[in-house]
Amino acid sequence: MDFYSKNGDIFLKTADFDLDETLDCGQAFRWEKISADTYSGFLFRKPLIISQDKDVFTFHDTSEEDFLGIWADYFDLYTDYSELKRRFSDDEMLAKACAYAGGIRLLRQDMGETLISFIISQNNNIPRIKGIISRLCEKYGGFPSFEQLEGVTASDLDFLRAGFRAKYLEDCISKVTNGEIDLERIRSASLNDARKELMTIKGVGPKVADCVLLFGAHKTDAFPMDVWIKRVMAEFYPNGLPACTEGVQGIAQQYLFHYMRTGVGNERS
DNA sequence: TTCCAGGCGTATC
DNA sequence: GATACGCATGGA
Repeated sequence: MDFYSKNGDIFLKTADFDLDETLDCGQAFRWEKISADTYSGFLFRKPLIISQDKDVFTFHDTSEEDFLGIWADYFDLYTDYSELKRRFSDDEMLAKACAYAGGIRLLRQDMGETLISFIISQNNNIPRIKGIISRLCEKYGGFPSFEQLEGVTASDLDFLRAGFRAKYLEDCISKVTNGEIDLERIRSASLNDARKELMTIKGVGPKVADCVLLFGAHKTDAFPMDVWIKRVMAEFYPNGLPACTEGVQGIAQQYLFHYMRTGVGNERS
């Protein structure tokens, strides 16, 4: 990895990475753009301020240990996205999506946070999802652990204004804190077993389960089918995904989702 | 005002 | 198994 440490900051030079495309493409909801080239955010409780100048990234106030041990993993820097995009270029639609926003990377997020966040995300829009999560974090002084949430009921969550999702959060909290749901067991389970177990939580269906497994457990073969991806599939892949996505359908999904939502799909409607 | 948002539970066939 | 409908809230 091409980086060095200077005055407490880490400077990294890398291709296939863009902060706007990666941090504001709907996979994470807590990165805040604080200036034209800088974002402030968290991996669960761990804060980071990161800036971009073309292909050079500054990890502010970050030790080499944290960079290599935490952030390189979070931003999936050990994966070769040039190689992935070469594979995807076999398919015309994916080639366009990668050309449109080739700086998307699949973040390796905290599993508990993605579970709660994507329960909140259902039948909801991204600005409001961010608002609800922001109120949750404000209340608990950071994203709450399930330990902190133990015993919390739907009515305790009125301050979130999460609507009908509050009762789903209550069921999720209760099943995780009483051990019925074990996130680490799910992480190491097969995709199918993991989906089945997650879907025993009220408010977790196939789409939310796949988001948790893709964003929170880095199961790259999970393929969340949301309204945008359903449109892509109906219009461009009536016979299913192309073979070049085998095993990394979830990463392809990120490029397609972003392209449909902010690129072609959006212009047309 | 009406429609819609990174869906899901429930009822019904 | 498939399809229809309601659901809290708030931005467009």
